[in-house]
Amino acid sequence: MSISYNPHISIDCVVFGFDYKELKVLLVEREVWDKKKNKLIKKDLKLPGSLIRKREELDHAASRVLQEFTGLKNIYLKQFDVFSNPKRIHNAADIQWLHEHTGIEIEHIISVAYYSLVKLDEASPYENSLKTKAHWVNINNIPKMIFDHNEILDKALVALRNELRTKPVGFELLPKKFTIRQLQNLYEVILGINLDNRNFRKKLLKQKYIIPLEEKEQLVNHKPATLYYYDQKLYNKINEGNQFFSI
Amino acid sequence: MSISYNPHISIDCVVFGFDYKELKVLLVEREVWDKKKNKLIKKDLKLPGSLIRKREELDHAASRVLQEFTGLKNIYLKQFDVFSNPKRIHNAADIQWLHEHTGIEIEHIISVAYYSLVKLDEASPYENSLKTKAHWVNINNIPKMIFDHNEILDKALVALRNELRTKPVGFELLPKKFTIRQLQNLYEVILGINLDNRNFRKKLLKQKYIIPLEEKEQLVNHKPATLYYYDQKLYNKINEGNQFFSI
DNA sequence: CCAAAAGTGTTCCACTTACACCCATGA
DNA sequence: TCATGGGTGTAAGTGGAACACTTTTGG
Repeated sequence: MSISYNPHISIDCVVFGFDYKELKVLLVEREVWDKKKNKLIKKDLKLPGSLIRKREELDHAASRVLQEFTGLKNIYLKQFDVFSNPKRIHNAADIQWLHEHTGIEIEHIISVAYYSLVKLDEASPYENSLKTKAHWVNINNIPKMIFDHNEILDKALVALRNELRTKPVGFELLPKKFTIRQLQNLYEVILGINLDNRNFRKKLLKQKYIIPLEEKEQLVNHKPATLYYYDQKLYNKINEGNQFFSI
Repeated sequence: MSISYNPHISIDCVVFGFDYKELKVLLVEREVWDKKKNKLIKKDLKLPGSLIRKREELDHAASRVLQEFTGLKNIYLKQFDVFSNPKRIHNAADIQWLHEHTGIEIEHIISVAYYSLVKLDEASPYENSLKTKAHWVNINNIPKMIFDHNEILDKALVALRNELRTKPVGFELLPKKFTIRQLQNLYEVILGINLDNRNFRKKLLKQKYIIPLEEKEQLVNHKPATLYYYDQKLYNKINEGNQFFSI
C-alpha cells in the first residue's frame, strides 16, 4: 500500500449538504484501537480525506475521496486553502494512528483543502454503504475533530459564504427542481442573515436562467410553490465574464 | 543541502510591481550549463520560487523566497492556487536542471503559488544585489517561461484582478503617499478598463480612510496633485466584516 | 373555516453613469 | 502664454431596502 501514496501531501474535503433547513457537513469516524488488547480505545470524527497517490493530481485525489465517501461523481469541488503548519498533526496518538492506518512514516503532511457541494437527496442513498461510517452533522453542532480539521471547516465555511455571495453555487446544494423559498432558506442559513422575501423573489426572478416549470410542489398542506430550475448553460452564455447577482 | 528540503513541494511567487504606468512582474534568470564543456547552453526566465524546507510552513517559504529575491520583508503575500499536474515538469532538460540545481531527485513537485504586491520604489534598490539576476518585466511582454510558469502567472493576474475589485490591495503597489490619479491608473492598468475620472475621485474621496495630506506632488510641469495616504487601521475599523467599495 | 406558506407592488433613497470646463503650475 | 494634467457638479437612471396584505391549498 505505502508505495502508491505520497506521504507528504493529503487532501481534505469539507462536504456540504443542505436539507432545506440546515447546512450539514459530512464527517467520518476514526476508530483508535489498542492492538494488543484488540479493544476500541476511542472513536472520533474527522473530515473525509486521504493522502494523495504518487503522481496524482490534487483535483483527482479530491474526486476520488468524494467518490469513496459518497459514491458521487462529477460533483462541485473547490480548492480553497492549504494547511501546512508543521504542528498541525502533533498529537503522538494521532501520528501513531496515521502510521498504522497508512503504513507510512509521517513527518510533515501538507493538506490541500477542498469544499464540495452535494445534493443531499442524491448523496443520502450512499451514506449507509460505507466501510467507514459517515454522518451528516449540522454545522452548528460540530464536535472537536482530530488534527486541525475544525480550523479547516471554519475556513471552508468562510470561503463558501464568499463564493455564495458572488457566484451561482447555491444550486449545487438543491435538487434540480426547487422552490424560490428553498433557495432563500439556503442563502439565509449559509450566510446567517435574514432576507426580505419580496426583494429576494424579485431579484431571483429577474435572472433569466432561473426558469419556472409547469410543475408545483407536492404533498404540502398549504398553497404549493412553483418549481424552478437553474439553467447553467444559459447562465454561462448570459454572464460571459460578468458578475452573478450578489446577495 | 538536500537533507533540508522537502522534494515534493515548492512555492512559486508572482511578484507584481507598478511603476505608475505599467504593471510589472519580477522574473529571474535560469542558466543551463553544459558542465563538461563549462559552457552556457541557454538562459531563460522563471518565476522566483523554491522547494520548501523540511517542516517549513508555506507562508514562511514564500516570505523567504521573497526576501531572497527582493530583500523585502513583511510584504503583501497571497496564496491563490496550487499546481499539481504530474506533467507540469516534463521536459528532460528541466528535470536534469532541477536535479543539478537542488541536488534532489525529483519525481512530482506540487507547487503552491502566491502572488505578492510590492512598492517598486522600495524594491528596486535590491534588484542589483542579487546573485540570481532578476528583472521587472512588463505584464504585456512576458516571454515563454519554464515549466508551467506562464499558466501560474496568468492565474495570478486573474486572482489579483478579483481581489483588486473587492479589497483595498491597490495601495500595496503604491508608495505611502500617492495621488488619486496614480491610483486610478493602477486600477485601469490592472483591470484593463477605462474609468471616468470624476466618478473615480468621488468614490475614492468618499472613503474616509483615504486621507489627504498638506503635501503636493513635486517636480511636475503642471498643477501639482494632492498626495493622499491609505489608513489601513481606519479601514479595518470602519469595515469590520464589511465590503470594500467595488470598482 | 382555519392554518400555513405562496405570491405580489410601491415608494424612497443611495449609488452609478454620463458628460465638459476652468484652474494651477512649470517651462 | 502655452501645454499639461488637476480638479470640479449636475441630472437621469438604476438598483436596493423597507414594508403588509391577499391567495391558494390541505386538513
